[in-house]
Amino acid sequence: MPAADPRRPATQADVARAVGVSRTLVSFAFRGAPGVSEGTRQAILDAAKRLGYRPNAAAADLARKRASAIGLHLLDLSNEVYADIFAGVREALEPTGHRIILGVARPPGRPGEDGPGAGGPGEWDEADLGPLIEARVGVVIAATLIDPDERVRELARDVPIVSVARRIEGVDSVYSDDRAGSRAATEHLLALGHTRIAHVTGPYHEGRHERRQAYDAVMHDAGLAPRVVAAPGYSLSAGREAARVLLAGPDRPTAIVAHNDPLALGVREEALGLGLSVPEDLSLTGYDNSRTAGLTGIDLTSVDLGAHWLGVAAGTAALERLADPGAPAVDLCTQPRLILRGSTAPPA
Amino acid sequence: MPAADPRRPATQADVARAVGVSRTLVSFAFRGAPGVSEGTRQAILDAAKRLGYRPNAAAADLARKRASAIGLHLLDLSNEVYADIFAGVREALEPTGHRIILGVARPPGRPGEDGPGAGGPGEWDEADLGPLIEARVGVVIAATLIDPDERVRELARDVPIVSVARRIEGVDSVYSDDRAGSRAATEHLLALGHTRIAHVTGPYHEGRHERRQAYDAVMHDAGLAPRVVAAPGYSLSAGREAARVLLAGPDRPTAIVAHNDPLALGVREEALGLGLSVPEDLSLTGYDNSRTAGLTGIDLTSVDLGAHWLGVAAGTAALERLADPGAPAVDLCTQPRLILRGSTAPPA
DNA sequence: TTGAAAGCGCTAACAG
DNA sequence: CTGTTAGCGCTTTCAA
Repeated sequence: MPAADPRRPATQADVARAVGVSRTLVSFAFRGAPGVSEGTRQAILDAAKRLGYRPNAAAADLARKRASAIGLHLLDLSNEVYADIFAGVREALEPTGHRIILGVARPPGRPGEDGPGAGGPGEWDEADLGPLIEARVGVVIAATLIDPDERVRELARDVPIVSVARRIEGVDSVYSDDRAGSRAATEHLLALGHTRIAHVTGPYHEGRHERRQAYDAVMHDAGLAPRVVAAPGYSLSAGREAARVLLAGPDRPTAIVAHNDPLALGVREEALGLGLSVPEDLSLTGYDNSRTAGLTGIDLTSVDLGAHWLGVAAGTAALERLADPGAPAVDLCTQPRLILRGSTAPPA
Repeated sequence: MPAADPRRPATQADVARAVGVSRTLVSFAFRGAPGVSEGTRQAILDAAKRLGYRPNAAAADLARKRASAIGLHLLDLSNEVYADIFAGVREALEPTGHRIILGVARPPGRPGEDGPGAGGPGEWDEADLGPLIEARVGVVIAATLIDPDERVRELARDVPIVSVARRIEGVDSVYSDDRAGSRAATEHLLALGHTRIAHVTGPYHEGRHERRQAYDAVMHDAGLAPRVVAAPGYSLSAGREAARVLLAGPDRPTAIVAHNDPLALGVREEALGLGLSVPEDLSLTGYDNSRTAGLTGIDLTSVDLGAHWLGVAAGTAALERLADPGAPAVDLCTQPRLILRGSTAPPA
C-alpha cells in the first residue's frame, strides 16, 4: 500500500506517525545512528517500506548545511574520453555514496565562438557550471573547462573546482602532459622522415593550446614551417572540414597531427574520400587512444592520456577537497603514451 | 567582493540586508515576478552580483513543493547511442530551464547477473534510479531499463518514468520497433543467401529480447535452425568472447546478427584475428548505426534507431508528464532503418 | 509596491 | 533510549 495521501510522497513524519514514534527516531534509524533500539529500528524500516518512504536528499543537505552531491562537468559526451573519465570518477566516488550530478557542456556553435587570438568574453563555462552550483554540489569536477585561467579562478571562488585534463594554477588540477604527448607524436612523424607536417586543432580556447604549442615548438626546432588549421569543432565532421582545406592546396602535407581522435578520423575520411591512402599518402596521428582508434582497419596511431586514471584521481582529489577546503591545490601530472599503429609510415 | 562571511555562500537574506529590503522582494526580483519596482529590482540584482549570491535550487524546490529537475538515467556512457539520446533530451529540455540530473547504470558484472530464463531478483534499476528519486526529480527519463515490466511499474509509483528505447505497458514509452529492425537485418542476410545465420545477444533481461525474438521468428519462418549466443555484456570485448565460441566450432555461421554495434565490432575483431574476412567469410550486421559503423574500413551494416529523435521525444514526453501527471501513458513507436554497408554480402 | 509569518522535509543540539 | 525545539534557504499566502 502506498502512502495514504495519494501522490504526495511519504515523509519522515508519516513514518513516525505510523509507528507511533517521533520524527527524530526515524531520522536516526535511517542514518544508522546509535541510540535506536533494534526493535524500534525494524518497525521504522518496515513502516517506511510499506509507505514507500524515500529520504529527501535535498532537504537533508539543507538541514545538514553541507552538500552530499558532487558535480561533474563533461565537455562532450560523444567523445569516448569523457565516458572514460566519468567511469573513473564514479569508481572513486562509488564507495562514498556521494551523488554525482552531471552537467554536459552546450554543444559548439555557441554565439561568440571565436577564432584563434580573438580573445572572446570567455564566459562559457559559467553557463555550464551555474546549474551545478545552484544545485549546491560540494565540489565540481570539470573535464574540460575552456574559459581563461583567470575566469576559472573566479568561478572557483563560488565552488571548489577540480580541473581534469587541464592545469590551472591555484585550482586543483589532474592532467596529462599534453606538450609531451603532442611532442611525441610530432617527433615520431619527423623521425619517419616527414617534413610537411600539419596540425589540425580545434577552436581557440586558452588552456587548450598546449598540443598545438608543442607541435609548433618541435617544428620550429627542426627548422620546418608549421602549418596549423583550426577545425570548427572537435568532432569527426569538423575534422573533415579542416582536411578539406589542408588537402586541397598544392603542397599538401604528407603527415597530420590531429588534436584528438575524432578530428583525426575526420581527416582520414576526407583523405580516403579524395583517393589518398593512409599511411602511404598521408600519415596521421590522433590523440586520446579511443576504442575506435584500435580497430582493425582503422589502426590510428594515437596518444593515450589515461583518461580512466585521470577520472579516478580527480574523484579522489574532489573527496580530499571536500574534507579539507583549506588544503593547498593539488597538481597531478601524468605522462601520456604514444601508441604506434598503422596510420603512420615514412613518406612515399 | 565576495560575501562578508567567508566560505558561507550568500543567501537571499544577505542580499535583502545589503539593499535594505525584505527577503520577499529579493525572491520576487529573482523570479521576475511582478510587483517589484524597476529601481528596487536593479538594486537587488546588483547587490546579488556583488555578493556572489547564487539561488539555492534545492531549497527553492523544497519550498515550492515541486521539482525543477529532471532525472536522466543512461545505461552505458561508452555506447554512442546513449550520448545521442542525451543530446536529444537536452535539446528538448534546454529552453525550459529544467536541470538534468544524470544517473548512469553501474557497469556490468553485478552480482546476480543471470542467464536466459533464470528470472533473477530483477532489482537492478532500483539501485540506479534510487539516487535520482532521492534527489527529488520530477520525472525520470530512463534509457534503458532492464528490470521486468512489473518491477518498473512499481518504481513508476515512486516517480513518473519515461522509458526510452523500450516499451513498458502503462508507463510512458518512446521507442523504436526493435522487432522490425532485427527482422530487417536477418531477412537481409537471408535474402543474400545465407542459411547459417547466428545471433549474438547480451545478458538476458526482460524487455531486451525483442531483437532476439525477431531473429528467432525469421529463422523459424525460413525453416532454419536459430543459433543464439549470449555475450557476457554489450561491449566490444563481450562481442569478442561470444565470437570465440561461435567461430570455433565445425559448422561456423556465414553470417551473424549482433544485438548492437559494439558487439558486432567485437565479433569483427575476433573474426579478423582468426584470419576470416568480412564480408567474404562472414557477413555481419550491427544495431545502432554508430559513427564508427560508418567509417571507411569498418563499413558495418547496421540498424539506425534514430537515437537523437528518441531523446527529443522522451524529453517532450517528460515535460508533458510533469504538466499533467494524470494523462494517459504516452506510447510512441518509430520505425528503424537498416543501413546497408560493406559488411554484408552473399556467402562464399 | 512592500513586508511578516508560516512552512517545505530534514538534521541536530538538548533535554527527559 | 526517546522526544522537543530550532532552524537550513526559499516560496507563498495574506496584510499593510
